[in-house]
Amino acid sequence: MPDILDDAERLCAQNGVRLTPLRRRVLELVAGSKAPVKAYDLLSRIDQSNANAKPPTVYRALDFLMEAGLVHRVEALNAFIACPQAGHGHAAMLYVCEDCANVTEVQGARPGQDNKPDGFAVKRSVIEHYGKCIDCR
Amino acid sequence: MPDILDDAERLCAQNGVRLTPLRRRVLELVAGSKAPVKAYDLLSRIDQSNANAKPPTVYRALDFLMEAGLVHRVEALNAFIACPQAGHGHAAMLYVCEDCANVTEVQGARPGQDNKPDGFAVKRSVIEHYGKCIDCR
DNA sequence: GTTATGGATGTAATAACATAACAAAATGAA
DNA sequence: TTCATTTTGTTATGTTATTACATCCATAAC
Ligand SMILES: [Zn+2]
Ligand SMILES: [Zn+2]
Ligand SMILES: [Zn+2]
Ligand SMILES: [Zn+2]
Repeated sequence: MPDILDDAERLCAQNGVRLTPLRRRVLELVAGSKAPVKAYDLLSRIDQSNANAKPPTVYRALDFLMEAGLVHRVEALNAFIACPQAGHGHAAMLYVCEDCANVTEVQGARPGQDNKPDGFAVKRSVIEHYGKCIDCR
Repeated sequence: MPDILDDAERLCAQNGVRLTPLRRRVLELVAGSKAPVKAYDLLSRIDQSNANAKPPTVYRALDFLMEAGLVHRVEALNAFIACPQAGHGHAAMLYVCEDCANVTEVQGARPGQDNKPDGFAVKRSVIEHYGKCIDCR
């Protein structure tokens, strides 16, 4: 995972935000997991290096990392993944294997585009767009 | 909401599953809400008619209703909506207004299709496909 | 009508996920 | 140094969801 962490350092420096040791450690744990990681799993793993970690510790770090575009939340799993193309602006599309828990992230929430990974068989999709309706603009 | 409940009765009869008074009541509450409803809100409202209601009461009813295609879960809100086209097979696409909480459900998870409601401004999208990857087939 | 059967509901407890509120410490600028 | 801001620590609690087991109820066979 050196790439992801190095990219993260660069990206945070560019954007004038601070990738503190704690945040870096959480990113390291998320990036080091093949499957999406749960917040409380992070909490128990971070404990090895930081005995004081409590739920807010990890949720705050995750909030920062998501804000920075380094981590995504997998809504239907209450779990988190490291973004492989940190800093991309647009929405990500995730293909989650229910057997091996592997996640493939592709770009292109744009209509008319569907970069489905080779051979992936979709069983169920979660598609939710959030914003403002015409009446509330 | 007579339409939704009548349709539900019909659909359940067709499929040989039982829309019991409890399940019907939960569907009624979900369908009667303009905004997505939380499970524990249902729990407190159902209480008027069923003083014994506990969390499993409502979660079981919701599981049944989702299985029957009558209700959808809004993943990013931990909430539920009644399906306006009960029994449709394919995935639904939801447009959720963050101001008024109104939800528009459109069909067409098919690639190349995007039936965005008129004037809706998307701020953030959740797109998650679940299934089997090529290695697990 | 009685009796098995399976499905539905009741009930208690707890697990899993997430945030509020305030205190202390660390950082960086004036 | 002093000050303001951000980050982290800490305690408590709020919110969402499930497990496990008991009871009830509808249906159909006998
Ligand atoms: Zn990404
Ligand atoms: Zn797989
Ligand atoms: Zn629907
Ligand atoms: Zn609106």
